[in-house]
Amino acid sequence: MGRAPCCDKANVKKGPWSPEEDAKLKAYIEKYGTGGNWIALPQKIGLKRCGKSCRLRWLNYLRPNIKHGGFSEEEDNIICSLYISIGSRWSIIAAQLPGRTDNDIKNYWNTKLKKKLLGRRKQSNNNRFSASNQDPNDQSNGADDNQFSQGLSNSALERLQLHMQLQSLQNPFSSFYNNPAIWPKILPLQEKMIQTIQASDGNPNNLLMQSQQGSDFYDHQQQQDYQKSSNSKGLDDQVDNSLDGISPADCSVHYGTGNNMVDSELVPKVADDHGNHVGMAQSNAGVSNFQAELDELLNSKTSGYAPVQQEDQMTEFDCFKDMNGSKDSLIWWSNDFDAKSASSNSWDSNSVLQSNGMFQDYELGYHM
DNA sequence: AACCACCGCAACCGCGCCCCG
DNA sequence: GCGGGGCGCGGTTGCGGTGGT
Repeated sequence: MGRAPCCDKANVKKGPWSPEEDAKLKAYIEKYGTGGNWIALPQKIGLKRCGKSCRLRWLNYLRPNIKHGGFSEEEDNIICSLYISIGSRWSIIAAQLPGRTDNDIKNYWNTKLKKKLLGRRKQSNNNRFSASNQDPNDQSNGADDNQFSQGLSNSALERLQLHMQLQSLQNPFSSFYNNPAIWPKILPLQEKMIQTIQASDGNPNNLLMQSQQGSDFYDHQQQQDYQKSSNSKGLDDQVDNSLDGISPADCSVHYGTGNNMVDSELVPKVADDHGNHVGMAQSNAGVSNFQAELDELLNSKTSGYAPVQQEDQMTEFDCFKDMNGSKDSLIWWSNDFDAKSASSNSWDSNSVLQSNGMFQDYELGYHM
């Protein structure tokens, strides 16, 4: 049984709003408010529009103090940081950027920021095989890669890429990129995660992140905004989930010991050529440079932002992007990851965005 | 000048959640 | 407790603008 339409589709106007419609809607809402019922609102005004359309028009365009375009570097940073941490929770991200709408941010991300951050490696993708010894016809590793990525949602994939890209700046000699053979070994962890998620009501909407008090990254008002938002959306509950099902044998979680730590991201810990564990985020010290590096990435302040070797590393990692299988079937890492362990690991699940160092310290080791 | 491809943005759509009767 | 209606969100689409050939 289908969902009942919210309005009479045949009798509503679609498409761009005319100035007259805008004026009507704006005048009415400014005078009377929305009345708490968007569906009924267009009829009151005499607009042949769907209530949802009115709401969208108001929120994204007519509402006072809306800013359009011209995102600042700081806003870029915030968007990027939050996206990596919480994924495409545009409304939450928008709550941190006064005057910005979720739609605006979403568009900005999809059209500019994402390309800015991820697009760089596209070109390197072309010479991926030529740069490696792997036979492009050899499906073995490719199959594994596919297997590995199949469950990654696009969002998670992008975040993973961003994350790894940034990690590579911190740890340019990390072996992860250079050792595709190890990637499939991450699968057991993925499986555990899936089991975890399935075991927890099947609700993927969990945040894997860490919060911290005393932010200078977000101003007080923003924190309040977010808290409002998160409270209403029950984010606390979302955070309050667990890594149940991932045994200590599978991973080790280390949280920050510094001043302002602890955003925990799920970063595969991999083995180097000698079988030693090499944490992708092995260097806590290096993490403090994260924000600056992010700045650099976003602002393209450096022409060749990554040395050749790093470029190669990213090239290797591009395999994730190539895999277009049923990524969406697996929920992993993105928001999606059940992060109940937050509470059991002294995470302050109050608010994600209070985090002072959203990325400042994180290591979820994976024991191969 | 005309055509084409690409890009960016506004708007739409469908789904899940929440509230209320 | 249940079902319906409304809201909010994220993903997608469509269109106008712009730059390149």
